[in-house]
Amino acid sequence: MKYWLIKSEPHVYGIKQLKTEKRAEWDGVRNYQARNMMRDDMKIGDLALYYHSNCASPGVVGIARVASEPYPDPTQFQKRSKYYDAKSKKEDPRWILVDFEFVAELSEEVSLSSMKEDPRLAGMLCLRKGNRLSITPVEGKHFRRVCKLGGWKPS
DNA sequence: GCCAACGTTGGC
DNA sequence: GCCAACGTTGGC
Repeated sequence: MKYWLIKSEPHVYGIKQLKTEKRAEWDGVRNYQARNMMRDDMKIGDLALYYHSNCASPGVVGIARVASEPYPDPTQFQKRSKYYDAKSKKEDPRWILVDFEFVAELSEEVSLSSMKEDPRLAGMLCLRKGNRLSITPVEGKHFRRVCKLGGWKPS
């Protein structure tokens, strides 16, 4: 099983919304590296750290699980969507996504600043300066450490 | 294939 | 709002 970190802006789609809706199409990813990870590397059951970005207190706030095989992102064909891509063809979709389902909300948010300070999280891809990838792979030891800091135990 | 210009991300 | 870092585009 692999581990991931997925970023979302809380005012666009926050952990509360995933908790309410239980499951979400991870649409709007328009970066080839991130797409390739969803298309090629994610497996149903993989766990992900749910990270709030671009907000007052960025950090990991929950846990989500890969819940589907990869399939074309429907928003790329929707003219009114801000994710519409006129160059993508139905017979050869450019953008691929997976579904995520809600697993848990951390009892304690693990802030970006606290992650940077933790020597046990040194080397995490998402902590690298200038990293803008909305999806990154996470090592098992780092995943378990963040869960522990967040007060969550896998059942 | 190079690279300047431009757009986006995301912390601060 | 600023700006560093990075990705994409398009002229050549």
